[in-house]
Amino acid sequence: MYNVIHTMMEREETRIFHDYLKRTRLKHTAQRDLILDVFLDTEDHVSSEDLYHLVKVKDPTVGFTTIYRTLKLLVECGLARELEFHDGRMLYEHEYKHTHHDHLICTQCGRLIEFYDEQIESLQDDIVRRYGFKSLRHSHRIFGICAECQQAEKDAEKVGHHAVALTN
Amino acid sequence: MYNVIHTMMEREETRIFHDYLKRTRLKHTAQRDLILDVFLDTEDHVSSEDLYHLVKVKDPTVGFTTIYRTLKLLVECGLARELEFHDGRMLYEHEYKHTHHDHLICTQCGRLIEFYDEQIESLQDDIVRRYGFKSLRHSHRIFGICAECQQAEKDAEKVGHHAVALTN
DNA sequence: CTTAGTGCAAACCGTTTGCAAATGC
DNA sequence: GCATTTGCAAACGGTTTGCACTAAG
Repeated sequence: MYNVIHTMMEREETRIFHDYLKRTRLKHTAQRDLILDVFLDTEDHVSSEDLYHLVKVKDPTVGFTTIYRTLKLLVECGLARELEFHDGRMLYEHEYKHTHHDHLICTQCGRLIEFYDEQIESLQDDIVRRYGFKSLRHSHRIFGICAECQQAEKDAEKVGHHAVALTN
Repeated sequence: MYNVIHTMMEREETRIFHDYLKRTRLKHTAQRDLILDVFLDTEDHVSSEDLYHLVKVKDPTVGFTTIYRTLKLLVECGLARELEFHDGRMLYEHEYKHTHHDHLICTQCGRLIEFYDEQIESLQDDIVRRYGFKSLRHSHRIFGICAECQQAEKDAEKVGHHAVALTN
């Protein structure tokens, strides 16, 4: 019931999507609207599978395939950004009105930390210019261990030492 | 025949690999030696499949699996670096005595251009420090169209215009 | 009523794994 | 001889595709 109400108070993103569909002569369907809506309700990063499960809750008849195909449309119309995760999966994040950023990726817990550095961005522009390259997008990922996992590691070590002390 | 001679004049990398095998109590096999040797003879970037075919020429009995498993060992002992390509495949490049660098990737022809920027590297260090992150590796890729493909595009456009002019 | 979208199942593709036989040490 | 490695075939996992059916415009 409140699904209907929810879609009534049209978000700016919905309008962008509908315009895009019209412009490219694609059809406006209930599934596409639902998927966009569920995507907009997420925070941070979702995988296609995450989104599939979230959509399933609201309409269990929607298939995998439609999720993938719709996510692609969202990327094309600038509402979503694709991000290659650490294990090869794709993650999706909001793109509209979100400033560009890159990621620190914890290889232990999968946590994503966003960073942005003006200087790096402009140095990138220099590099691209130097090679006569036409830059379309970039992916700057730093892999490592986040502060929390480092702490957890240290804690585990302590416990380990205790255990050794006790068993000796 | 000259395979034997070739392996006789042992490269520094071969020694590193053998040391690594000994250290980790892994076995020294003809396949592993051959794969390393073929890998060292490549330039730039090879996919596992590229390497598989190159190895096949010298010994057609070697299987896929051994290539994959050996490449992993080469990464572990610091002789090879894994690079996520544009389409999800992995590429391998020489790591030993090769300075670190990142890549411009042409999404049209797949060309890889290496770049290195000291300032970006040190800005990265700053960022990592700011978040208490322990950096293990990074992947900085700029996707776009290389100078050659841009030129080719322009040339194609010209031809296109001619064609239109002629058919009109 | 024409064209595009949907859901399903099957295909895909690079990579990984289980296993029996072969090999290093 | 014991453990590791090999090559094969089959499994995997995320994504894509072919197709008959349904729905949008």
